[in-house]
Amino acid sequence: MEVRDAAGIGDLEPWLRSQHAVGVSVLLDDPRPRRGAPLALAVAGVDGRVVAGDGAEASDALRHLVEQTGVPLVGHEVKPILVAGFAEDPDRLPAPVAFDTQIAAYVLNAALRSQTIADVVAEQLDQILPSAAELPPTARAGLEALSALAVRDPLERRLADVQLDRLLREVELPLIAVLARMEAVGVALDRDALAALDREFRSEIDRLEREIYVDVGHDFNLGSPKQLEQILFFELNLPKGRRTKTGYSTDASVLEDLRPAHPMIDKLLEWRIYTKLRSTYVEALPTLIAADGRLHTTFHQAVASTGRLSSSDPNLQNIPIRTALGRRIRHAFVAGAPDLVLLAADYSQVELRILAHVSGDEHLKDAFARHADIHRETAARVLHKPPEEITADERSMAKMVNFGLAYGMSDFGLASRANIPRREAQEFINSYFAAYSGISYYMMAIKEQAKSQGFVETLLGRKRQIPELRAANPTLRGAGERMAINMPIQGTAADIQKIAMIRVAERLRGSGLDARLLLSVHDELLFETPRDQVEALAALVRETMEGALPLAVPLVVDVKVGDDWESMTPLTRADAIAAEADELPDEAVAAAPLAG
DNA sequence: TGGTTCACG
DNA sequence: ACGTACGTGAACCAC
Repeated sequence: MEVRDAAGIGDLEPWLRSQHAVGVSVLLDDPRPRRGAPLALAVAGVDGRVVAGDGAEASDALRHLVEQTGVPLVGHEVKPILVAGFAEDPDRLPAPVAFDTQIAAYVLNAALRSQTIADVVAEQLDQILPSAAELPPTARAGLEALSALAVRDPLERRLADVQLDRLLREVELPLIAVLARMEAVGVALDRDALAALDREFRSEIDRLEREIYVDVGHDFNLGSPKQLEQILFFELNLPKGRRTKTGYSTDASVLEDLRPAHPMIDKLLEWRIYTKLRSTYVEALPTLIAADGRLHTTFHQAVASTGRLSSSDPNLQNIPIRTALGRRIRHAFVAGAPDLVLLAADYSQVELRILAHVSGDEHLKDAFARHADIHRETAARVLHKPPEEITADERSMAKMVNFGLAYGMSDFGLASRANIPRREAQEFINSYFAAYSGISYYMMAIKEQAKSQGFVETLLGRKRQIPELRAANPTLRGAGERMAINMPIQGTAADIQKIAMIRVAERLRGSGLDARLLLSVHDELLFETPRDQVEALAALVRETMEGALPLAVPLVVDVKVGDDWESMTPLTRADAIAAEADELPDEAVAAAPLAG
């Protein structure tokens, strides 16, 4: 291996141009986008030559040369190299990605969480890689670049054997550059708004703490589950609820039942909400703002066993929205300049539509074809009543069942969430399956299929092995059955979202629009766009997302626009109606006049 | 490090 | 009889 400084990079150009692909690996002192400086970057040729740049200057020079020659990249986690390029210029064409061994290994077995290059080499080549900790950065990068090149062929053969090569080539690989660009672009955050929230939350927390200590009679650590358990169940002698491995549970559903029993419970619940929001968001997010004034998440493409993306450092897929207090945090996510706005496009009921498609259930398909209020429609069909006679409670129950379906819901689960007797929950579920026999049949069939072949798959063929289905332990086996029900639905939704992201990014490039894709939150895409281009962007995004994968039911996308991520207003009348049905509390929807 | 809790879809 | 709705990530406490 050759180690070079910045001055020794330039004369590598003829060699790079002679390679039809190169293995690449970068080692960063901080893995977060726009944070880390490279310690080393290595390039391995198909001719066996390996060159490593030593330090930030040489690594950047080598990366620039690779980008300039346009040689296709092979690596184990290529995204950080693309992020570095997009950080310099988000509008540049990225280096082409020929293969990513981390993502290939994930597609082959999504049940294992993120495999290292050493794991893949051991599996594919039956060789042990030297321990990375003992090697200098240049050697480590060189070894990884070469290893990635070496495991490509065996991985490609296995992918083709199980017909996963197209999923990798047409979805996962093109997605890498889309995600890299999103990470490099980031999202703007209003620091002052968060600072004000911090002051307000802190004073509420202080007040609640003082009041709770008075109610209890002495101080203790409210955040300690152990001390809290002692106070609640042994000092105040409140009724004990569910058990955990370590003691009695004090989670919100338990505390909810204890509210009438002691005045401190209400305050404790409120204290929990404030401290959660303060420590996870209000305090943490400002410290993660980069030099460009924006937040840059990292998307993980090889973690979730269903095919979904995840997000970390910070996680921007769990920014609060469900409560008014939480939404004040979302309010701090803003468009980055006065002439820009945010545009959010989300798939309406995508998982239930996928269930309608894969099960072929005629009644569910018909309801979606008619663009009916799906929860009301469900209640009406299950209870044998006209839709306009459905009460708020009945619609709410149907809504919970519709959500629970994709999770392999039990009567117990429904009963605890709907706060009804288990027997009633069981009756509703029975009536549901009688009314939607196609769904009932599908649930049995998918479990059988999963058991016989050991895995389940999405519409694009993405697979998840489920060894739990063969467990002797009935609890574990039950968990396996629920995974078997959920993965094809959640995973197909992920497939659709990924196709949409790739096509939207592609069409934006050729559109003359200046919009940027910022975030993907499972069934939602968030963009930043010049105000005067909103209409054109909305049309492009809606059409692309709705057409991502034709199903037996229409895919419907709701579009909203606003100056921040909280104050979003529906773009059209149809978006407004859909937003109302999807988001308002059930009572409001049941009370509202029918939309047509 | 593992357990608990809770933020999101 | 048994434990019980899928998938994530982060903060905090206890060991």
